[in-house]
Amino acid sequence: MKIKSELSKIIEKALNSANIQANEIVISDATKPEFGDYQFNGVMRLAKELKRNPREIASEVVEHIDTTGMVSKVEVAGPGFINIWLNNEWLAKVTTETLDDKRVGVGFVENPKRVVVDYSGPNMAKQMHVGHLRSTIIGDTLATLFEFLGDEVIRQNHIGDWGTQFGMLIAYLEEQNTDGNTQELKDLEQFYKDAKVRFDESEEFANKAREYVVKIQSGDEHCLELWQSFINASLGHCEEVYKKLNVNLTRNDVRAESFYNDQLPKIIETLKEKNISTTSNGAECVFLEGDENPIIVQKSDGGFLYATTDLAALYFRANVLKAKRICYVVDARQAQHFKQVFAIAKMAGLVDEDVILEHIGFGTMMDKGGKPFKTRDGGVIKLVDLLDEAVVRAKDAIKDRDVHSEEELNSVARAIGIGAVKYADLSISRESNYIFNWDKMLSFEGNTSLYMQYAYARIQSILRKHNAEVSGKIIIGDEIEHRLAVMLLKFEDTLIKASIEATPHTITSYLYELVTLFMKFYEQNPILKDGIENEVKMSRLQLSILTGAVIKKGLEILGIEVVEKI
RNA sequence: GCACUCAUAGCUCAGCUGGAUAGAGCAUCGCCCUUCUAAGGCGAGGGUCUUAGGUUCGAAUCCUAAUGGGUGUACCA
Repeated sequence: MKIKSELSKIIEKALNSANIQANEIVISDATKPEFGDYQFNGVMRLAKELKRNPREIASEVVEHIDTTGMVSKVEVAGPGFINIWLNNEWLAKVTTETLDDKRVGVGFVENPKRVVVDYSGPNMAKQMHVGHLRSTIIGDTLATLFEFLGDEVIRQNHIGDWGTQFGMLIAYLEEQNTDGNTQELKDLEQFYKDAKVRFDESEEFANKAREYVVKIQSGDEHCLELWQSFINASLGHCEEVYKKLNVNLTRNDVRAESFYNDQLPKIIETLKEKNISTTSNGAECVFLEGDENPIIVQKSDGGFLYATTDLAALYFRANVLKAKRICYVVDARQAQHFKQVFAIAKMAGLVDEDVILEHIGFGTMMDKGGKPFKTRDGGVIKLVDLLDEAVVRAKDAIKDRDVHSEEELNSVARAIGIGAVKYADLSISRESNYIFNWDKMLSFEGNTSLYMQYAYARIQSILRKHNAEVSGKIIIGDEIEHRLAVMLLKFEDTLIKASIEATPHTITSYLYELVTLFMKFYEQNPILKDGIENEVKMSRLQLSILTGAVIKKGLEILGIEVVEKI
């Protein structure tokens, strides 16, 4: 339910009836329960424009507010706040209707768009490490969210599969193969190191590696075949991680760097034609106003750079994929790069003016000492290892709990362990740096995925115990049920906000609030105990069912599984 | 040097398109299990929202400056 926009309409109507002009009506959440459910604070501003007393205007508006439906009560408070209470019968009616809705009351966006979400982007030469975690899960959440709200989402996994290092890697791969050693690439990191050793010790090998770089780029079949088999193997590793992570990326979503290779000269041509780029020190450069240094799009030796590839990718996404919103879920350290590339793309007409280009930046992964993870030191934690350890720890934590068969234990441990890792990351506002901490990540206390999963499991437990049909209407019987119902209906507004701002943590905050409220409700209002009237029992069961459904849907958008029993 | 970004409780973080007494979790100290899963609930203590100015009826939120972190800055991605 789009509560805020519904309330805006009601306020707008009241303002019209009171003959007051207002251009934008912003409804806020009430800051405290005693101030109602929502509030409208715009009167003070209007009063200033009209040079009138704000409380006077507020009273006039309040008189004209329709309190026969959604709203039960309004009052003027403080200097001119208008506090709004939602009607219990209305809440009961709408929540009851929502019970039958698979989308738990969430509608679709008014103007669906085609959206490209670029995320994950692993380097094929290396194993995925914890640094790839954020892009992968933030991007995946956003893609799922946009899709749920009705946008047409095209996922793009811009993998790094092109560059000089691949000459060395495929030369080494070939050497391994010809030795009759056809074992799989089990450990990419090790493979890279071994190849590097060969490169350094053998002049002959090094030359072959360099030769292979040229050969791949000029389309030599044999080399391309080797290269392709290497990429396939490497991609296989990534897919293993995606599977563990419960992330929705497939081979169809891969659009590698190499894909844009043959389009790069055309990009340079366009920039030259439009006089956007100039030659400086032998390199093709774009000088943007306000930047002291140019963006180099072609090296003096003729080679292309990542800005060039990104321009080609932007062109492709805007004109071939025809996206209207393009989101790059990439480390915040690349903010300047994207700002520049976006500016050039629009200047050169590679992307139409009306296409929204967004860099969804996120903070750096820091170690406990507050230093960024280094890519080349031995201490980098592989993502696979991290995820496996999370599951092991989760399993250890729940092994004495309730009765679980071995099979159940494994699947529950997986949901909890992986969920904990993802939730810990997603619940932090993405722009802040993120301190990687095993203990915190795997802690099962406080604002964690386990708290949500636990609440869900409790609800399922009640339903198992009830073990009969649940029917009947939701009745709002007290304050806590009122607040719970309002919170349940707030889900859509929350998702819309998360979608516009591209902030997954908006969803986790909401879920946390919802679950906290449910826990209070659960403590205060017994459901299955003796002496509870059937009508009340049914209503409370229905409220629990709806809460469970919202938790499940919310976690599903975050890519986190629920469990029936913990 | 220049640019960007951040600074909120002992710790980890919300809140920031200006609104009422700045909120959570962890940690600390109490209370609640013969009662639907106590991995829960209730309560207490803990704050010059880095500092100094400014804008205004009103500033953690907007502007300016300072201080202290982080990041980026011509042929890596």
